[in-house]
Amino acid sequence: MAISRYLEYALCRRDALSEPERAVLRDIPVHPASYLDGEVIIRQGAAPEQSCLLVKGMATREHRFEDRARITSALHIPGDFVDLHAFLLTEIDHDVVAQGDCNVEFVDRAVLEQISRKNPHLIRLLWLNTLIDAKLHRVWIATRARLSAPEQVGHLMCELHARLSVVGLVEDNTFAFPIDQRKLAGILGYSTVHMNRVVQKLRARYLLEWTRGRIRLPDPDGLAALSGFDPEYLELTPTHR
Amino acid sequence: MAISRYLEYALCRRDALSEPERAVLRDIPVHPASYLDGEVIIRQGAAPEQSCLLVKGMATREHRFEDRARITSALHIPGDFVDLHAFLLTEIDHDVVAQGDCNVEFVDRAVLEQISRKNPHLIRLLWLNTLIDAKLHRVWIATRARLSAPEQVGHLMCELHARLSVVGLVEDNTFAFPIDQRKLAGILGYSTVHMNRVVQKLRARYLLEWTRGRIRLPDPDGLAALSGFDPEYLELTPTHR
DNA sequence: TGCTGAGATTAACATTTGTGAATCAGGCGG
DNA sequence: CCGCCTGATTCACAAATGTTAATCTCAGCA
Repeated sequence: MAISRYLEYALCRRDALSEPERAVLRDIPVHPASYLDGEVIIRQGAAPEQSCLLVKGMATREHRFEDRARITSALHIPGDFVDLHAFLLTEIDHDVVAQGDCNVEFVDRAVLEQISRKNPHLIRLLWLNTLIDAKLHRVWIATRARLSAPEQVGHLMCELHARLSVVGLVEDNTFAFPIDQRKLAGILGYSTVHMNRVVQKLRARYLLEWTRGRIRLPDPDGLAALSGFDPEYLELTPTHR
Repeated sequence: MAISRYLEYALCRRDALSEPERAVLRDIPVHPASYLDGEVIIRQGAAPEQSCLLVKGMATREHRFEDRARITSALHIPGDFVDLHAFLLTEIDHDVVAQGDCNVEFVDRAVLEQISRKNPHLIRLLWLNTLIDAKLHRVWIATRARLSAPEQVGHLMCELHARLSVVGLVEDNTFAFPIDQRKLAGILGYSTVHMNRVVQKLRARYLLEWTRGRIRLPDPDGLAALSGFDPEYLELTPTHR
């Protein structure tokens, strides 16, 4: 049981908070934990008593349909609250799986509950987080339906570049990406072979460099143009709500 | 300005509400309006002062990316709150377009705001609605990524069958579907020609009948099996939150 | 130094899906 | 009843993507 340095940071990214409000967040106790690559952090069907804040590494939300492959519906990075929606839905409808080694911090639901009761503005903050999740979902739906494979890969890389920049995990347009070609193929719904074809095409156009778990975007604007990426939907600029 | 019969119904579908709470909902004043097929109900980029409850017809959420086709990320039926997420996000990131002739009822944000302040349980109700939206989004992402075209069509039809049943718009496994093959192709990201191939394949397997705006599922279970549909994700059973 | 295993790459072929254009079917107004 | 229009259907061909299996590369290790 410790006080999180990340919680305040994670929650106030998208909203302008008062200093007392920030103080409340800073004082929330958390339970740290860590997971190895591929471990299940939260299991589908569970009704967790805690909410999970991702601090290091990446994590996917993976749906299990019987007799079908696992399907990824979201990709989380440090600073993301992974399962806030379960706050009301109670039961979680997908696994949360560690991609690369992960550190997380669990926050007791009861604590969030109590705080949001005392501080009505903060419940909006939680709501807002889930709304932005949903916004990302909608863009994913749109890209899945309409973009070609190279465009989808480009779009995802642009999205990650933007999101990771905000939490300081991008340097020289380069970021760590603990997901290999096979897994990325799975996330976007392509075969491994096709994913490799796509990666090579992007490389040939000098839009993507990808070696041993690190990705560099030599020409972010070019890649954004190719894939129709517009960072607006990420809501990365904090405003008053 | 009138009192809605639908609002209470729309909101208390997924949560058990007390009679006083229901009374509050029943007394909310609404502004009715109607739209013709294809008309834009809410425009992308707008910051509406009202939230829109769909009462009759269907409506799509369509994203506009410059120089690309419109992309659909959600399909709404009577009883759905179409733009609750804009309650906090302020600016709406997609058009809401009438599919078939629609009746809607607008509710002033200020009223919702005021009610949720007085009645903390009801703000959860609004939040819950947006969370279920997000849940549907995730399933759409998963189906887009992993299902074949016939499976996707089947899955969508099963989903509509289930959602429309709850609001009493299905009879003899038949429901009105104000969207033609071309539009459905657009929604799922296929070409018109391919959509037609798929429809015929499903017809040949006696899993789908579709004539002049009406859809019948002769074998709902068979279609669900084909498409891996499991209604659980729709949260159609009201429980206490 | 050579072995080994995971991930990346290539090849050949099958299947799915897209494209453009023509044709068909049926409802509806004149 | 006719003409017309919209949506559905068909056709031929091209492009995207899947499948299976073999091969390659290279960092880590004995």
